[in-house]
Amino acid sequence: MQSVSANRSFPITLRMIADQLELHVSTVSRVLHGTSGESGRAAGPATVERIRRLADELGYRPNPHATGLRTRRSNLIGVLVPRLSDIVLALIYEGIEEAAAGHGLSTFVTNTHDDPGIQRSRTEMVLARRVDGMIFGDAYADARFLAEVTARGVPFVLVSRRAGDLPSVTCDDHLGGRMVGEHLLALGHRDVAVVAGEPYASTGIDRTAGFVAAYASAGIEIPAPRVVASGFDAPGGRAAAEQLLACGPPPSAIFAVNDFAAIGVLGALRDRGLRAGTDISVAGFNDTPLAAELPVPLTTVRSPMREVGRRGVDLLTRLLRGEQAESERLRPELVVRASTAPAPPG
Amino acid sequence: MQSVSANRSFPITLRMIADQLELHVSTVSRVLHGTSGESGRAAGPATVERIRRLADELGYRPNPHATGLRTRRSNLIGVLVPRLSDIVLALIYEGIEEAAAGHGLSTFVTNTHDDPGIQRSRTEMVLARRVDGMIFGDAYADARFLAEVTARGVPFVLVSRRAGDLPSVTCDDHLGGRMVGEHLLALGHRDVAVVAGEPYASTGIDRTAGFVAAYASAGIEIPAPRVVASGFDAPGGRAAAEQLLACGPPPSAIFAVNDFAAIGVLGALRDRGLRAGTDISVAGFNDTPLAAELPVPLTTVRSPMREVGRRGVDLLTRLLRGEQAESERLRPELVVRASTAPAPPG
DNA sequence: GAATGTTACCCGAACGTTTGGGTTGCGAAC
DNA sequence: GTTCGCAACCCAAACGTTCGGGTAACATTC
Repeated sequence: MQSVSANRSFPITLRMIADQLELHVSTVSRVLHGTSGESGRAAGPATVERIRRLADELGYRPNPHATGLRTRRSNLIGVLVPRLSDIVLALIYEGIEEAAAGHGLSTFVTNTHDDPGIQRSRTEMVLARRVDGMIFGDAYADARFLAEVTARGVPFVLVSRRAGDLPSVTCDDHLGGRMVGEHLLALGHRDVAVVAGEPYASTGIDRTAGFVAAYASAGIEIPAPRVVASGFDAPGGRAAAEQLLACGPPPSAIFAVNDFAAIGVLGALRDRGLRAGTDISVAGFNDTPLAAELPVPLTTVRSPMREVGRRGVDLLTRLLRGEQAESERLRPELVVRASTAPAPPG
Repeated sequence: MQSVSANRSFPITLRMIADQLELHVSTVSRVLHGTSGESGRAAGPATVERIRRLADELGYRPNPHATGLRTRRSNLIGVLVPRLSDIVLALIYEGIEEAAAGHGLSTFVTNTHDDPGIQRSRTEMVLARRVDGMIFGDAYADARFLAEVTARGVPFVLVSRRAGDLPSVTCDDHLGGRMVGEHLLALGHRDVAVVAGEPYASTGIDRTAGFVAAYASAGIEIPAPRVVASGFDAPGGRAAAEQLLACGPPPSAIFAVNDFAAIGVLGALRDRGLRAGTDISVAGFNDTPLAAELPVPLTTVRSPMREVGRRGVDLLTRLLRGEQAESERLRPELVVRASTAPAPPG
């Protein structure tokens, strides 16, 4: 293994190695990059050893442009996310990067800010780089754009959000929502509300649906005005909570489909002098690192974010090998903290 | 402009265009990629138009492998950060991406978790991809590793953290620290403490130094035990605060060199029944989106994170053009909120 | 009307790999 | 003493661009 400190800047090529050993570049190529069977047939054991040693000594690194040109594969995958400054996506990306490195792939990530125009243009740009496949973390539930990408024959998978029956790896959001519903039901909350997130993201949709389904199984229908769309960030959650608290009697519990929105809800409650947990229960989703650190630690659903990223890559590599790819829903886990408490009597 | 929906998957080459128009590929190349002067000399106006139209119609995209092989430039830059799940770095990266796109560059980002081993191996990997230059967001203050990279002749700049006199774009951390110091001095705090961050990061070092300098100018020396190293995350800040509060009379104010550590400090205070702002003042650094949303909104220093990223790219492009590159320190801004209040009398 | 310029192109060799197909030389089998 | 098989290599054509150098045809200058 050659260290970074190799003090020349021009790159070593196969030809240099071949010339120095008086061999043909093809022989060197086969030894260095061929399958073990191939390298055995390409040269005698002594030669193999000489080649390996010199390559190592010189710090040979194959030129990816040449390889890519010849093989039409780049070992690159493109990743689109709404924004890396959302820790959920950042953690998923960590998983992606980790798994990709394990497969010898490099990743290429860009923020699309959930803007369809940017989504398009960045996809175009990523594809122009001749990536082998893509991972979308910013899928719109209506899979219109993604259908176009499919038509184009680009292998891809979705992470975090799902859409239609495109291959995806997500948290089982419906289950997660149900878990929160059942938890709040068990605490005696009958009048509850949902801060539901963006209407185009399956995460919010599914979590809300699961929550509503839990209440439905208990014979309680959550009235439509109790479910309000919101941004996925703190200001979004705050605005939604303010809307919920603006008129009529407040719900006894609020489920925000993500931790940041939940923090916004917490802020709105504080502004009205309401104590989270004590006066109104609040639950979030994702178990962001901050959830436990909040002044009133947040009840939330732990979703396996890094794992989603890792499995997304695994799924994509299967797709790239031409294998059949099944979507996965990973199991979340309810984490009960102080922000949810038994409903006040009556 | 060709849309994503072009329903063929094989890529268009210069040769296809050339054959179809009965021209030579070099002519097409010059028209499509040459400078405007060059394309004028390469073909007549009518031909130029024909080429442009067909390229557009077919959705021609130059093969970056071929271009890279020929020109030895990839229009790629590698970015190393400690972790994108740290919103500070994520925002800097947003700036990097934005500016890079503006320069026609693509970026390649990886997490190194502040681990020198990973730093090395990822640098190796990024360099193997033949990037044109690198941006390090994870510089160690002792620039040992970076000196090796310099020796290797790779153009690079630092962002967020500086080291030695390597070209860098940072927030003026020393000034930011001084601002906090002056603010707390003005509020009458004489016995203060610093949660100083990791000892290898210039951010923590400079912010601490600026703060200490402010007190020194007022004739107050901050005793060594009042300055404790810490992780840059909430648990790190919490641990440091617990250490500070463990023995002897507590300080009347604590400056944490970053918002996450400050949140940890807040948690530690709460656990001891102390109210931030009222009992002990707390200040952070960076003005993370959450700072304003906290139950006790956090006094902090706003640092221009996206701008740091953008300018980092600008600096790198200057370096790539062979121009002289001057480091930049961007001016931060103090944001006073409820977590700092006048010192109790006595 | 020969020299010179200009316009509008074409030619071909690189760049560093990969890979399907050789070609030796030699020991073994017939 | 051919023939065969095999080990250990070599050969050369691609992959899609770029770019330093042509060149033919025509116009301009003296």
